[in-house]
Amino acid sequence: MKNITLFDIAEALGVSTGTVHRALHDHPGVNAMTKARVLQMAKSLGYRPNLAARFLSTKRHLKISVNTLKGTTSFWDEVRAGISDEAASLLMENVDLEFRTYPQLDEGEEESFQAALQAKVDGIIVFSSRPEKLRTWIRRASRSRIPVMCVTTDAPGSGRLAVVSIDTLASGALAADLMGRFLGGSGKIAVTLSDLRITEHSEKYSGFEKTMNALYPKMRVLPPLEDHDIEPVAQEKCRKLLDSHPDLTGIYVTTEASLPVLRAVRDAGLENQLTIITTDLFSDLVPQIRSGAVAATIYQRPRTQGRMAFRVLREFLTEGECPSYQITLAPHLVMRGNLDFFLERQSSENNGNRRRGARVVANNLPGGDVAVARS
Amino acid sequence: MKNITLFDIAEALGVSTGTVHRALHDHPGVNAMTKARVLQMAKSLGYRPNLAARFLSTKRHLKISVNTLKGTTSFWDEVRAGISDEAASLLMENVDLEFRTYPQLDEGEEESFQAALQAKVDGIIVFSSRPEKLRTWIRRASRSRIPVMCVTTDAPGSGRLAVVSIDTLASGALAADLMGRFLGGSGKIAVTLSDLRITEHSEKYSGFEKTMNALYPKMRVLPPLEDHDIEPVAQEKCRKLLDSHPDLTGIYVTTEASLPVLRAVRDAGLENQLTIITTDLFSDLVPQIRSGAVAATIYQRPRTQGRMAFRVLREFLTEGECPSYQITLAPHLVMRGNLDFFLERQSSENNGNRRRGARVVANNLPGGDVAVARS
DNA sequence: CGGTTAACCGTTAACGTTTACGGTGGCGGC
DNA sequence: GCCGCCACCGTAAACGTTAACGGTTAACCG
Repeated sequence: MKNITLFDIAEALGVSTGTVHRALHDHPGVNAMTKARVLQMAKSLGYRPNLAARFLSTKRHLKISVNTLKGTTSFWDEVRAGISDEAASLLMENVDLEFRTYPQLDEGEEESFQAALQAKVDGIIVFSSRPEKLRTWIRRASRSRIPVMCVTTDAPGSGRLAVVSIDTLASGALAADLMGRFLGGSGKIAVTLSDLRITEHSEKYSGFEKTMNALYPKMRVLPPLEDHDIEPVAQEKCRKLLDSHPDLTGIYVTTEASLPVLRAVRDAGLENQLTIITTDLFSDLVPQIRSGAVAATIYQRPRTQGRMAFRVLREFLTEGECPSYQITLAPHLVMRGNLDFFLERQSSENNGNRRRGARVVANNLPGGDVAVARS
Repeated sequence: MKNITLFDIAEALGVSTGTVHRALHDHPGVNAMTKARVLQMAKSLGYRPNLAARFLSTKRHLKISVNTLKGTTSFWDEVRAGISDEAASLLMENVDLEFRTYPQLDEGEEESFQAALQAKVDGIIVFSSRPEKLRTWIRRASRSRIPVMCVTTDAPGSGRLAVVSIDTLASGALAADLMGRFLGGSGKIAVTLSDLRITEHSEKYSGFEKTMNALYPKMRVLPPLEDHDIEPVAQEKCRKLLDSHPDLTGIYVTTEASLPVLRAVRDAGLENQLTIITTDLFSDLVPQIRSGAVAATIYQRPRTQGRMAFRVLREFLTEGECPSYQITLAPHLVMRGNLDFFLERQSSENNGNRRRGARVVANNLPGGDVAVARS
């Protein structure tokens, strides 16, 4: 019927609410015997804390650092927007978001992480482009009991709290199945990625290859092309690929570096012969999809990734539990047919009212550009 | 710096918190002049109510009725699970969920709605298979200021609060684009649906047809087949279709009634000649996808639909605002390649711990089977 | 002019949890 | 016997909002 309170437990045992509270929270100054009785009674009465009272009593201020790439494309802007959204939709907690961005992969990543640690944040959401470099930093953070949440790419073996990413195996598999259907079950396919050492990329490739072999045995998947996130490298490698494989029928671009590939294809005059599946959705890709040069693109839902990352981190910080250490999302498929709906959705979400008036303050702090948002 | 409270406003104006409260909430008994000053001051100070204090003070008990089809397939089970999930993840509100289910389309729908009204619920989440019948009921509810939330299908012109559904135009368009690519841009396609009068179905058809005409002008889309949700009708109509159109190359099933279609196709021995795109994902469909009989299925994310429906309804009930009156979701595409990932996701979510120990009580009340869940 | 009423506003006690502070005893040491 | 100390526990004041209740005016009526 009514909810059990601390007072109910206290009354049932003839002690005070203070003692019950200390017992339930492992605070010192309570007899082991008493504590056991409290815990027992709490369980048997089915006590569940009233979070409203808790939040009212302890008006805590969470400070969370968000370390991501500067918005070269819209991807990281979307991730940050998702984080802001979720923070703003929080009913009662006061969270301060500190956005630290670094301009390039491999540039300022460690510095901004260090800056976050120095700022004594309560948690960090980070994109680690080079997990092996950030690993020691993440480890250091978790030793200081600062949870670190990875987005988009994992940092395995670093002690991070959890990772939010797209289901990469499913992405690769979906791309493979689509490619197989599009091409009628035969052909030669190339896959480009940034670096095989990045788990997500190698998983996309292996998902693609395995699915292709299993479902379309007549098709052939070439070894992956590594572009190391350098545009000229991507374009040049792709040019050579097209030269040496004139019978190529499809390309799967697992990263957002699809433009150099498309340029190389156009330079070779193969726009209409190749079936290309890309990744992500950004403005320069839109005309390519509309023209049919890109058959489909796999949308990695950056906004949802951001939302999820923040949600899980907050949940951990306020309740001490983490639902899962690897949260994977199903990707969306964007083609000419439904492209407009995604564009519309993006723009409407961007124009959507920042609810509950999250105030935003811009700042400069050591360790890259920082913007602070209070919600 | 610190957050503005009622007291701050009161102090700044030399009035009491009670007056400020009454002014901010349009309660009677406050001078128009005073009220204006309070509102002005609240705005200029940037007052935002402390929801923790509000929830603590008014320990309201929301009672929400969820009126859906009995779980013939997993779809409605998933919708309900999504609602339960979202209710359980609520931080501080107490909500009672009353699940009313009716066995068949068009059977017990009105009765269970009536029962919900009699139970004096605070809100209703409903699937209206026949909007024209429920319309008067929904209208009656909203006159009593009981918000009604539609899931999956809309009840236009009924005064319902909002609707959560898949973006049907995008679904149809995606199906069309896929079909066009799968078939190399030529062929004759049939579309089955339940009833053209249902907005969602006619939208899927028109999205499909428009996209097909725009992107694949050489393809032809036949007029839609209405099966009225009756399996034998669907199978028979499909049989006749296959008879009269031996050159058919693809079928798009916009509803979950894909099994009769598949049976008709199998009976006609056309399993390997036809490209079939279906809707939803349920256990009997799995082998069909795995065998390749179904090229792809458009997953309507019932769990997310449930989550969204509950979330919006709760937000309206506690804050009086509704973000949008039509919430549409992007569908997921499931093919052989990524099928396993969706199945795994479903089962892992079902085994997921119901958090915060939502207690569940089963009951029987007039108006269909009822299960009550407290969270 | 006493009394009634309505309009307006202040006061105060909840709501359940947290936390600082004060108060027991009981023990040992000077 | 006084003092301090320790382990343990009770007390009460926050936190910000809500809502019931009382109190103050001024107008109005008989």
